[in-house]
Amino acid sequence: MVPALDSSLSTPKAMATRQLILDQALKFARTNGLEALTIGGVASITGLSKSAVFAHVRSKVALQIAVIEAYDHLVTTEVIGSFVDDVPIVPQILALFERWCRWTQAQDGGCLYISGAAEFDDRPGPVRDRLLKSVRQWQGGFRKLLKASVNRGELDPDSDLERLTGRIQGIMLLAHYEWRFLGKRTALRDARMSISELFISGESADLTNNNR
Amino acid sequence: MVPALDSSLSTPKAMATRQLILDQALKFARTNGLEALTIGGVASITGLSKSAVFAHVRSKVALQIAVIEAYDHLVTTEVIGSFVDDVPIVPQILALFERWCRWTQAQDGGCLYISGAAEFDDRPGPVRDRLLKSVRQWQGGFRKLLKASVNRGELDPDSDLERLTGRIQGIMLLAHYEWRFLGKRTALRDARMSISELFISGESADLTNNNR
DNA sequence: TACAGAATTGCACGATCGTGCATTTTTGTA
DNA sequence: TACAAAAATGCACGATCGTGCAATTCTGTA
Repeated sequence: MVPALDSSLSTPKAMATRQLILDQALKFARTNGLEALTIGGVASITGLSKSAVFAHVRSKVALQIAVIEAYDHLVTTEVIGSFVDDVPIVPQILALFERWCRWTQAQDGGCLYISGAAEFDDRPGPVRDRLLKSVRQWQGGFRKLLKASVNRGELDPDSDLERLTGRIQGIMLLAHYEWRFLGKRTALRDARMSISELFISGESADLTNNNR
Repeated sequence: MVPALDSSLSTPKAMATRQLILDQALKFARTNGLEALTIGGVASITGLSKSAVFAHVRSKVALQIAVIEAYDHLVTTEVIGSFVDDVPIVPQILALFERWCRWTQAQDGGCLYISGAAEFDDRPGPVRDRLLKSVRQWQGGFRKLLKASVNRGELDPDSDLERLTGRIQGIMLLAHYEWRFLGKRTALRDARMSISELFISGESADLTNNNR
């Protein structure tokens, strides 16, 4: 039997160190940006040597990509969570958004999908590609959820899901911008209100295919 | 008479060189970010020596701030333009947004107010301060415009201008994100539609203080 | 044309970047 | 307890960063 190509997940110790590195690197990237992420910097916050960090991540680009993947995992477990079938979907979407708000407010840095986009929108390469994939996945999940709630009759079947997804994204972008950069304290509260209005008040009824 | 404290605007030649530097630096920052801006980098794209660039800008932070100010000026002349008193304001706002869309689409880089926010939201210092000031100015101008159009009876006097401003910002953030990062070709078109619906269709009537 | 002052350059500095490699320390097992 | 494998380190490299300073080139005027 040939040895695994990826020798990095060989022993438990190596996995633990790698996890430590990725945890700290993600934390750093969430507050300082993916571009500011540095092998030497990660070394100093983890207490390891630069060489040790490098040995575990193999290159800077690989580190950035691994951090994005770690962030994906975090988003999945902390924000997306699990959806149960026998409960209406719209309240679950609202709960998901509520988790996003709480998570965003919990001051451990911003959203890599947003800050990363600004950093890499003009910087082609594997990091941008990976980031794009993650964002597309996140958006796709949202669209699927909305579609399911239409199929169950919770949402107007004429709803323009593309536009509705955009509205939600816009609300999140605005909240992130106002909260993290402008320091507006009501930003998350405002976002919550916008989202719930989107689903509860009649406004979402306006987002149909008919009146285009 | 004492000599000007800012000796950099002494001679026409110096001013021309400084302008060249700022032009190129702004162009660079708009595509690569304010953080990636480098004195050596500006030197190589302008053809000057590193020392010459440094002599003109005096420090990296001063260069970043000067670039933000150059961007402010560009936004003022290219996007905001001038408002005439005897024409309804709402169409002028729509025209402003149209200019913003065209300008954003014209591929010479992104919006510093957006990308800079992502870069500096966790990075205190004079650059962040300057960026904040510029963004607040930009937003304040928008709010003033909306208030004026309420005063003239063009908009429902019960409109929640704070929320309306937020809606506009959200549409711009979404358009910027989708256009620059996701490469969605319909992003600007969608934004135009959202904005015009905001003012023309009945949706803006929902954004009043009453139904909160 | 000579000369003063401004504009520009060359060079050097300490730091830090990503990366490679030889060496040492730690660890699991026979 | 000895030893092989794995993990971590130290050191070096070329580049580039921001910044200072002395030297040079340019430019306008007397």
